[in-house]
Amino acid sequence: MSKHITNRDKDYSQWYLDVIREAKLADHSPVRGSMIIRPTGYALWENIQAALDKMFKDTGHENAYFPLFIPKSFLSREAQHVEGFAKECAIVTHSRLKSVEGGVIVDPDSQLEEELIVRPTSETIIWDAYRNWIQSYRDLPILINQWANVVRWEMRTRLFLRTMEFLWQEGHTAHASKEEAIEETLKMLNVYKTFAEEFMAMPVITGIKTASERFAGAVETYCIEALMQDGKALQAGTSHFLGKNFAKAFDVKFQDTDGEHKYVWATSWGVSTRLIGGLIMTHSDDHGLVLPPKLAPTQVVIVPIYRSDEQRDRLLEYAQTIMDELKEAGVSVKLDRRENVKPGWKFAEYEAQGIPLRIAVGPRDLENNNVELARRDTLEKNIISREGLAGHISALLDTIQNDLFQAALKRRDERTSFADSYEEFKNVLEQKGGFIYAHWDGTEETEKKIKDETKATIRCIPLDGEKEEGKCMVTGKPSSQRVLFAISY
RNA sequence: CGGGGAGUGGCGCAGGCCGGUAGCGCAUUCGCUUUGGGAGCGAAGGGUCGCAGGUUCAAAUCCUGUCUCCCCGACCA
Repeated sequence: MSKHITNRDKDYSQWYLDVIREAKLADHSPVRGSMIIRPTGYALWENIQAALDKMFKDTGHENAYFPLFIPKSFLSREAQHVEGFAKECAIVTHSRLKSVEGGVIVDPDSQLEEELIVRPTSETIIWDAYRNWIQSYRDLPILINQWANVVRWEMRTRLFLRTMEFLWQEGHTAHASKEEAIEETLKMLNVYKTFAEEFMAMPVITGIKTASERFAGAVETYCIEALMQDGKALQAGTSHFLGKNFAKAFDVKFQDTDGEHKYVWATSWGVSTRLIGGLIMTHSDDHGLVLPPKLAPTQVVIVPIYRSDEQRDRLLEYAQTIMDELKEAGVSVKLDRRENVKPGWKFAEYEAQGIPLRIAVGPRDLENNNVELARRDTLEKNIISREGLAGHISALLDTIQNDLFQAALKRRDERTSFADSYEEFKNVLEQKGGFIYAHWDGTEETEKKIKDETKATIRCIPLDGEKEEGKCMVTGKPSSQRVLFAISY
């Protein structure tokens, strides 16, 4: 339908890129795999940050900031951790450049004694600091979050979904007991689930990762998994129970009430700008981006339509009163006064940008004390009265938020299947994609075999999954619960 | 990193085999007419043809290298 956006059915990857371009969310940068987040995209991130930050603070967390650079030696302290991240680290080896004829070179005399790692995640530098902060059980818990950028040298990148540098938050907490740390891990997992569903209108499954998908250095990794419109899964957030691994690696102990010196229990949890990728792929259509009202940088746009200067003045005045009233009601609203583009052009543009509601006001509306109200999600247009407009719109924004979630939930459920044999599993995967619940014998061998043969991975062992005795679809060995499979991003 | 495709005004593309004044559509600027779903006419501005070498009297075009993007693999919170 849109002139500039490829249809999803034709080329999903191209559609995704087209939506980002037309909505002006991000650009590719000159450096491979990194992106420029444009004002609209960044405003979206700021709204995500604001909502999450409040939830973190409401659950007792504080923000802090730890450095970008990590001594190389730190990364090797925790054996699993280094293995997981060693292959994707950016390393600083020199401190200056030198001018030569025709340009600059790395000055060989400036080589660092110990190379620095650009953080791929901050467990190591944070736990090194925690050693100095923790002596007694009275120093615990420590509940800290940081908003930061991290770098992972990925082989293949996609805007928002996987970039070399990305923005995220990472929570790092320290506890006196295992139970408390596990409780924290699950608490934050639920914060993520609530955020995904209530703000992003993106339904998610919560679960536990299998050993092969676990975070490097974690004892247990919990996750939220969402399903995109093309039938692929997206890991939208993770929360890790780190056990005593990092406390041991960085020698962080506390004296407990019984006088004993004990290692500290840890958690870490994070979500990133990948959420924006998930947001795009959950709701958008062939006209462009669709945003849930709770996260949309602009919730309502007003487009005046007129012929003469005299009409323009009256309509702008009319539009201004509407804008004032909406602002008063706490709605974020923009009035488009541009005269160089026609209304139709504006309509198409705001659809591409995903603004939830559009108000058009023309001479007819002015005369009848009406407005034309168009919903982005359904593309429905209605003429409604100017009276009580703000109340109507506030309620409608809530409706849209809810409808988007219900529509996404319906799409996900329609693409969720149960498979009882490997044959059936492969058929469903090929013909329908999506989430597939199936029995698995719990071994890494079987998991790998399925991945090698079908590209599908176990997204998680669902937390609220019903206990159901069954047989592994591949080996026939006993299984106590179905696990969630999908091909993922 | 392996296989495939691509890079030419802001965007989308043609030209390339067969080397010889860099073109088209949209966008931009100005003027007039327009404005309820991506306006019309007229005029104007804007490009080291991704980058770096090489061949040649002459390179967007031929050769080599390199960077970036897309797709499929491998890899990956």
